[in-house]
Amino acid sequence: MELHRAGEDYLKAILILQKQNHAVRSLDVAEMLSVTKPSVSRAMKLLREGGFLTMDADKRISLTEAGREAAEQVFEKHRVLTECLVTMGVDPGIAEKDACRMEHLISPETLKQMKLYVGKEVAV
Amino acid sequence: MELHRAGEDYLKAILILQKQNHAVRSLDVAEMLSVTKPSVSRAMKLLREGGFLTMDADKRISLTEAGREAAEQVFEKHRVLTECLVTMGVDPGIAEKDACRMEHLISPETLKQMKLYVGKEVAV
DNA sequence: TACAGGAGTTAGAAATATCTAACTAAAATG
DNA sequence: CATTTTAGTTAGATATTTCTAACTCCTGTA
Repeated sequence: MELHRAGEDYLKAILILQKQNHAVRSLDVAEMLSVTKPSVSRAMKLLREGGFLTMDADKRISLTEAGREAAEQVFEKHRVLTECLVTMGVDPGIAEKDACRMEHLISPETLKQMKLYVGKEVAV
Repeated sequence: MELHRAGEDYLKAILILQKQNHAVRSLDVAEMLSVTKPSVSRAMKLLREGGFLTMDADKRISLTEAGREAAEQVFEKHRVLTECLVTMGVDPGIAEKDACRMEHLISPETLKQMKLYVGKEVAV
């Protein structure tokens, strides 16, 4: 199964909610991403079928190993890209939003160089 | 009319072909973007209806003022983003490809800071 | 216990972007 | 002049993602 932009967004949202010690429900995801319940329901079905998450009898969502890895990768890209933009002088709020949209499109090579850049904390 | 990702890509391709002194045809655009003729045909129809370009009796494509401006803006984002990535140490070929995908999502504020960054030619 | 509200799902529609197949029209070739 | 090639279009299908409306099911509470 291929993960598309939306799939990655859903996984990232679930990961963040998990980190906040929430028992993650579909509705939490819907609120975080500002989408409707049916959108989440459909996405959860696809991600479940793709082996990225499971839902227990109470509809609590858990990431599988594959799901967690995919989510962590997107999250990492998001983190690095945001930091990169902030280091360049972009307003943190704007950097965050831009990162959210661009994070899905960064190649591994570019991510690597961005890490070096923010790691060195170059004064701009 | 709103310009979406695809629309911007088509306009940028037309601008680049124009700069190369080609009389731009749909087929040239199709080859440059690796899409089929019907895809271009449909896109040209939409961009024509949106007032971004015109086609003469010979099917030669010309950008209108609005079309040229939109295309230049995308092109500018592409140029700055590519240079930005290269400055960070990303391989130029990879930077080019990443820029092609990310260019549509950059906010004006981020573009401004990227310009400052590449303008200063910071040694990384 | 009956009814209200919350959470989730299903069904159906819409928007965007792409494809293949089949067609038209014009130009080049022999 | 007939045939082939080239360029463009139309029609219909597919994929992704989203929405609204309507439904089920469960849980409190009065």
